[in-house]
Amino acid sequence: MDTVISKCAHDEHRTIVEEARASMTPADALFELADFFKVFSDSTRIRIICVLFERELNVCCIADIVGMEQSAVSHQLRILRRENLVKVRRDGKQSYYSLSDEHVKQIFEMGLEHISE
Amino acid sequence: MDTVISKCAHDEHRTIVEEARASMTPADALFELADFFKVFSDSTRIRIICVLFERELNVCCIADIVGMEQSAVSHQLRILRRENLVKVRRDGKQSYYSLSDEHVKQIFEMGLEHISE
DNA sequence: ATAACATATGAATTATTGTTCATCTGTTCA
DNA sequence: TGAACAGATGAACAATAATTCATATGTTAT
Repeated sequence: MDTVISKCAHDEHRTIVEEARASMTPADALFELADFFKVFSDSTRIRIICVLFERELNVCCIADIVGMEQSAVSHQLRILRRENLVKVRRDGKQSYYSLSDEHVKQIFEMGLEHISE
Repeated sequence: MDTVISKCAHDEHRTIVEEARASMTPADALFELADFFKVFSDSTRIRIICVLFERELNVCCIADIVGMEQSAVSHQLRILRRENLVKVRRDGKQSYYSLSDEHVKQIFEMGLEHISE
């Protein structure tokens, strides 16, 4: 009658699984969360973010600083834009990027703190 | 004589690039940081972490809760172990996993905060 | 010792993501 | 207007990461 949840033998298993599922953060929030952290998981993007802490910069400068091609940087900036981590300001031919959020710095620094533990 | 840094036209460019490079967090720290965030960037791992906030769990339970195969979960747990985010306790046939760090919860929650802005 | 179980792991496969290349859009300046 | 530049973007390709499958290791119970 009961639907089999698992082949796992011990009695508590079913209860544990059901309780855990019930009290868990909704799955869709967790998928979204993973996507958010994904933004910080690439070294090109992290370096772009890092360099934008100091000041706003145009694409050409960013590319130079991180040592990547303009195109690669543009693609990564698009991702940062999509996640609302940076904002753009057009000035003539140039696009100036800056961070759109203080949050970002907090998360960045908390990460740094962890890796230096 | 001067090494060409970029094809970018405007005068400030060179100075900006040099200054930014000089004041930047060392590249190797940033690569490490990206690797750290990479751990949180996968939805299976995020869900494992999330479920471990409540209590320690064995592999079989975790697999059931997140709805993935035992093998896939084991592989992901290995990554979490490698990054010192979880610790294992063997008890007979079972391995019980738990979070090894309060930091993790902070980072997790800061992420949640951001996505609900 | 052997069978049954829980977990771990290497290798193959699949899926996802990043970079490059070519090209397009938009802006400035001659 | 057209040449030169800054940046954006689609498509192809390359690199990385996740999952599956088969199997190994270690533990318990008979």
